[in-house]
Amino acid sequence: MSDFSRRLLGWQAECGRHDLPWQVSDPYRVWLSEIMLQQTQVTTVIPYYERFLQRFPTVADLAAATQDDVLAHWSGLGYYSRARNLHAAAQMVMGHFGGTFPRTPAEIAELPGVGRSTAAAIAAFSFNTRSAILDGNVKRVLARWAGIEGFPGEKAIENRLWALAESLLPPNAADMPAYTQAQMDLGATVCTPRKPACLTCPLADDCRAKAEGCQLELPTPKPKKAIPERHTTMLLIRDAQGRLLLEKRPPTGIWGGLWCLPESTSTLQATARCQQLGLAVELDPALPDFVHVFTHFRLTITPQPATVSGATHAVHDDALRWFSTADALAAGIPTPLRKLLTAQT
DNA sequence: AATTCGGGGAG
DNA sequence: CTCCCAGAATT
Repeated sequence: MSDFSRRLLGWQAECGRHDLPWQVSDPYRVWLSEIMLQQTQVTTVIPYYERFLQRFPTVADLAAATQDDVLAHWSGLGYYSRARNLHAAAQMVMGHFGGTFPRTPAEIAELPGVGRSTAAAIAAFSFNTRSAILDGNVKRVLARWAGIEGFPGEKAIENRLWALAESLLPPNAADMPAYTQAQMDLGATVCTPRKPACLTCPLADDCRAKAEGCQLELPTPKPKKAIPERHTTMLLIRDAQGRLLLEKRPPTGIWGGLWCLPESTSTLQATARCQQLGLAVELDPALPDFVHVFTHFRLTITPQPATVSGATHAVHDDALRWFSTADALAAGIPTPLRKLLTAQT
């Protein structure tokens, strides 16, 4: 039997992070942090976490809010399905779970947006439950320590990692919060992807990767492939008062539920697109293209300003609305639009 | 099993 | 530039 967990706990007490704002036992706060931290680094999350919690102090407050309000406080953080699921899950806690946050990993995982690892983390931090997490940090630490080759996205590899993670849990449930934090902290500060600090690692003595000098080869990286290029024209349509026309995107897909500029396939189609919206416009010179990079494609955006010269019918419904610049910046909008509006001032 | 979801930190 | 982050849901 290895003293894996004991070494990790000792290291955590000495060198781990102890001042993160979500290091509390309130399951609502733990849950919120775990969702925000999915695929997102700590330094990015902190200001969003503080603002979100100030606006929605309890799960009841979140459940009672509108989706627009929730998305406005998520604006800029990305992966907006997290916010939509978080909102729906809050209403599920208030309804299905009667206002009491579920305690078991299985019940917690019933919440939309919460998978196996996130449910385990919430249970470990909030209720001292002996359930293993398997996030990017743990995958890297375990793949190196045990010398497990193969891309962790592959099911056989992931199953091995889960089994290993379960087998290494500390015997004492009271240690679960510190132990879970320890794995995350070790992966984030010592067993890093590019520059692992093996000299200070509490697991270095029996780390297979270190013994074989293959730390940088593990975990096996995801096979990469070229990402496609896309293009869109975004219409900056302003009325006589200088307000901007925004369109709410469909509930799923990219930027789902966010307020966005109306788009056309090209500047040549801009006038026709405005007509579809019920507007006669005068086009102004297009602004310079800029590129926005996603994980799975690159989007070149042509900003096309236009001024309303007449309307064929009332342009205003649940999904189409005029915003002052200040109101737009306070709404749930994607980052490229925020950059456009900030640059123009 | 592969794809779809953002945006940014850090080397 | 590249890699990847306290992943989950969908196809």
